[in-house]
Amino acid sequence: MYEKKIPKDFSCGFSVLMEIIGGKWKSYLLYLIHNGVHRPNELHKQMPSATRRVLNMQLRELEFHGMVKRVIYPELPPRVEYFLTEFGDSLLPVIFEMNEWGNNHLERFQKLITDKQLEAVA
Amino acid sequence: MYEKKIPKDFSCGFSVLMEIIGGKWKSYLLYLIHNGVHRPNELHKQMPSATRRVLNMQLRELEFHGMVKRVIYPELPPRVEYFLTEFGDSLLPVIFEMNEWGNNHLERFQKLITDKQLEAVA
DNA sequence: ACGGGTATGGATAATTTTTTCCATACCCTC
DNA sequence: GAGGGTATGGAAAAAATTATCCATACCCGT
Repeated sequence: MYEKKIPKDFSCGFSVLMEIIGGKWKSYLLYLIHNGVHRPNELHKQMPSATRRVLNMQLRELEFHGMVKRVIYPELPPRVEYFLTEFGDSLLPVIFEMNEWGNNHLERFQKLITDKQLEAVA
Repeated sequence: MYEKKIPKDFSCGFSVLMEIIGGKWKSYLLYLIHNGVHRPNELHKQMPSATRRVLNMQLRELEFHGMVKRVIYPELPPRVEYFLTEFGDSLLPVIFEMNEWGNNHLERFQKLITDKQLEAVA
C-alpha cells in the first residue's frame, strides 16, 4: 500500500468530495453501477480503456469511502457485485450536475483544445 | 511546457469539468476571486501552503479555459488583477453544490480517515 | 491437460502533477 | 546600494496517480 507523504487537508467539503470522486474512473464507475452494471467484468467491458487493476483499486477506495457495497456470492465460479450505498446514492445528483455543466460547454471547450493544437502545429 | 503523452478524452461533460477545476488549488482560486481577492499576492496570502509558482500556473490554465480574465494595469510597481468571466461565474453554483455535499458528510469522512490511521498504528 | 471463464493483487514502469529552488526585472524607501 | 515591494517563469526534484506485466486460485467444457 502506498503511503502518502504530504498530508491532505479535509477541512472543506470540496476537498472531501474530490478525494472521493477524484480518481480517473470513479465517477464513471458510480454511474455504471447506478445503471445496473454490477459485476467487475461487466464494468470492465463498459470501459475497456481502463485496466482491471485500476478498476479494482478504485472500487476498493469507493468501498472504503462508503460509496459502494461489495457483495460476494459464495459460488463457483466466484461472483462479486457492487451496489451503491445510500451514501453513494446521495452523490449522484452532484455528479449529474457536474456532468450537465460540462455538457453545456462541451463544444466551446473542445474548440478551445482543437485551436490550441492547431496553433502548436503552425 | 509539458506535453501530455496520453490523450485525454473530453467526450463527456464530467471530464471537461474535471479538466477545468481538477487542479489542486483551482476551485479555491475561483472562490477567492469571486469573494473579491483579485491580486496574485493577495491570493497567495489567503493560501500560504500553495506556492506562487503553482498559483500562477493554475491561474494561467483557468485563464486559458476562459474562467478568469487577467487584467494588467500599466503601473509601477506592476499590478495584475484576476476577475471571473461570465463563464467562470456559471461554474460557481456547481462548485458550491460540490462543497455543500462534502460539508454534509464532513464529520463522517474525517472519522473514517482518523479510524484508518489508528488502525495503521495499532 | 488445455483453453476459457470468474476475481484479484504484487512489483515495477510510465505518466502526470505538484513542490522546491533559484532566477529575472522594475520601482520605492531608507 | 541594501532591503523591500510588485509579478513571473525555467529547471529539476519529489510526490501521486495510473499503466503494464505477470501471477495466483478455482471451476467448467472439450
